[in-house]
Amino acid sequence: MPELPEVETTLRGIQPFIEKQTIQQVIIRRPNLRWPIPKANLQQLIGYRINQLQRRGKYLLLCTDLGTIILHLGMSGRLQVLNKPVKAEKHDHVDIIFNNDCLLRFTDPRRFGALLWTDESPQCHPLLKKLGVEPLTRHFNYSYLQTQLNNKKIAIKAALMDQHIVVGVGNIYITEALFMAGIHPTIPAKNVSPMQLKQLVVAIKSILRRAIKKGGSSIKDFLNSLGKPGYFSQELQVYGRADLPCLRCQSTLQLITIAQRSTVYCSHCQPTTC
DNA sequence: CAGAATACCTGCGGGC
DNA sequence: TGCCCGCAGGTATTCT
Repeated sequence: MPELPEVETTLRGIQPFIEKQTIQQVIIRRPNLRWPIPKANLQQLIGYRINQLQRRGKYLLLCTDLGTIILHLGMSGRLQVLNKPVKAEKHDHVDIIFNNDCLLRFTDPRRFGALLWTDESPQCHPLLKKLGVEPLTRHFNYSYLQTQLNNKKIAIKAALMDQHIVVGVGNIYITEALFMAGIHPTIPAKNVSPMQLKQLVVAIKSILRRAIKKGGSSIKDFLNSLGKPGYFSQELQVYGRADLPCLRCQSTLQLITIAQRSTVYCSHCQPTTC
């Protein structure tokens, strides 16, 4: 489900209710997500407070004096804050209950998500250590991308979805960004021209910022922490529009598969040549 | 080493 | 109505 805008929306939604709040109880109903939930570490957190919430790529970090909870929403994960007495449904795997009677609930039908623990600096955790740059910082720029891609033969779309190069960009937003930049998604990364690469950087930043402003995209079932959908899906130009006319040139949008992910593009607006 | 395929799960919509 | 198929916002691991 979530790419950077959805994770950022989630963070902003839960932050006011749980930051600085003290943990009263942790309920783990289903510990087998992508990796087992470290139950013992979480139980030790009772009486400790969440000092700070952070995002790194698609990961959310809940920082305490004992260590850090590392959360990933996978494909179908969702976090919401509820008021305390509330019954749990089938896929409500974890509740963290706070002294202010707020309850942070982690729901994830497909269980591709993860809830992990580290008592060291989270940036040193194996999953975070090798992550690429944040797309909304100055570190994500043309020269960085050029260096990363200059001998990559894989499709530009696959390269930009590689979290070791740039974080937070998933199938929806890379599809949109490539359309905006006029780049055919199958072009080998090393063959994308400097001008196109510059346009792609601009497109990615612009689309992610706009999506965050709209609260992310609700394609099927994404709801933010308040249970409301994101409205950026209404502004998607190509994702989910296979076989429909291109909104720019009216050509029929094409559907292909790249790296096992469905990919929509306009063969007129996104030519294979520069 | 790079890149491609596979694996992990549940739910939903469409076709029959 | 119900069954089967394909597809879904991700990514670590295993393969070639």
